[in-house]
Amino acid sequence: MRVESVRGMRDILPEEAVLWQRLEEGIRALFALYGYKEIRPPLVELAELFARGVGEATDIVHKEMYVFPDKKGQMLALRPEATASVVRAYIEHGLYAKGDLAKLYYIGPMFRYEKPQKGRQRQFHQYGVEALGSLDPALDAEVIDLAWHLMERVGLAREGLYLRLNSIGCREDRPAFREALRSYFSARKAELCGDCQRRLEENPLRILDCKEPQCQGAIAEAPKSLDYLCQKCRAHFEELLSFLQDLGLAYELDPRLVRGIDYYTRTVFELCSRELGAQDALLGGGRYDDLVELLGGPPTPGVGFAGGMERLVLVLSQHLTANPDAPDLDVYVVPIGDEGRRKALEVLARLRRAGVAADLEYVGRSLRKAMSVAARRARHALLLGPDELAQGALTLKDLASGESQTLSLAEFLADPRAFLSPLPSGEKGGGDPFPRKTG
RNA sequence: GGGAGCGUAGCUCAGCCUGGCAGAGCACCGCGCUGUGGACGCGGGGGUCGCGGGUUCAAGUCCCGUCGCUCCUCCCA
Repeated sequence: MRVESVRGMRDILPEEAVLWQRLEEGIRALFALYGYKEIRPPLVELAELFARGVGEATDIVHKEMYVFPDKKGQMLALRPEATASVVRAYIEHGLYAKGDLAKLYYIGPMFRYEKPQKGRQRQFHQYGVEALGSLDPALDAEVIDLAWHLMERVGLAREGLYLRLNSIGCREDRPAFREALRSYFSARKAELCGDCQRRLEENPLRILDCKEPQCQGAIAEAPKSLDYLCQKCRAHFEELLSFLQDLGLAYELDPRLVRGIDYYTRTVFELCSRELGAQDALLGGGRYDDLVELLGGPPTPGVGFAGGMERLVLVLSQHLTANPDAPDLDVYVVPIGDEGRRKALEVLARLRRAGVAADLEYVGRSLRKAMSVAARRARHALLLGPDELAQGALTLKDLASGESQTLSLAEFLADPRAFLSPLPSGEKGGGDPFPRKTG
């Protein structure tokens, strides 16, 4: 029986991988522009890290996490998200001891056992930033600005995006708000769906983003977290709003936005696309001022976001008019006969060491066919046959102009680039959202 | 977790309703054109019809199950 890929795990084939490479390059460049440095935590952690950090009662941990024992019986987990890992590393390596703000970013695979659908795989990829060590609302604003900036760089128009924003307060405010929700929803318990009746005990905040139609009436009139903020949290949030105004970033206050991870405090936000269907959130994040302490570090505030690569690729590919057939080689070597075939590999090796992208007709097609492949893949065809080799020469054909010339093999190999026509500008994958540096 | 649709050549799909030789276009290979590319013409190779079972003289087609994909719901990135 044929072995196939596991459900929810998919291959990114070369054609699509080009898009991923460009996205990753662009994301790294932009994060660097804001002073973030890459961190690469492992994909496997103790399961306990996520149970404590993300929250035992969250769907992510108790329903969707890949958990397994290693040979010593330790419970391990494939990371379902990266913030907990980044914070663990921050504590473990004493990054706080440097007495500075730590600005870290990551890009990599995450794992959640969910029902796969478009834009949602079981192995998926997230990029994200974490800024640890400051309570300044300007930092919240910077993180949100970075999120917007990234989407614009990727080529998404501002009009197609919207920012949902809320503040859910600090741990001092939370008990009062939670109590208010509990007593409010208890009175209307009969209206709630089964899940929400359970959430009433476990975590009444989660009722707020329930999508069940029957719950909507009760949710609409529910207490709002903004009304339960302490003085400091209110001031923090108001300052954030004014910073966003200064930056010209529009937001929609959404009292129902609470997000599905327990570590959030104060600011929570999502940046969404109007071009996506059910999975419209491109990235989400917020503040987590208690997480470092919760995981055994010194009290340290933090703020960050995470975004899904798959969804970005999805939106981005709708905006691209890529030409996958554009030649990617400088030279395609076409040997003729046995002599040519024997000389070809050596010529290839010399070309590549001179920085010329080159490949060889390995399949043994007819000359006519090989020339046709050459025209598709390269800008030059290099013919090596008995006629050429007899006089220590080669035939170089410019496939755009159709002109060919006979050159001395030794002269050509001494500086092959001098004989090759330069790359035409704007050659590949039109509409590149992340223009490469030239030179 | 719940609901719906779809799995046929490398790719896009027709054929299924109404059971009777497994097809088209693109791609690939050869020839026309013996050492020179995109066009054109002619020819060719390719398929456990997702998988398993059932009904039938006969199943790609009908029935049941199963796996996968897509969409909605849910969850979220």
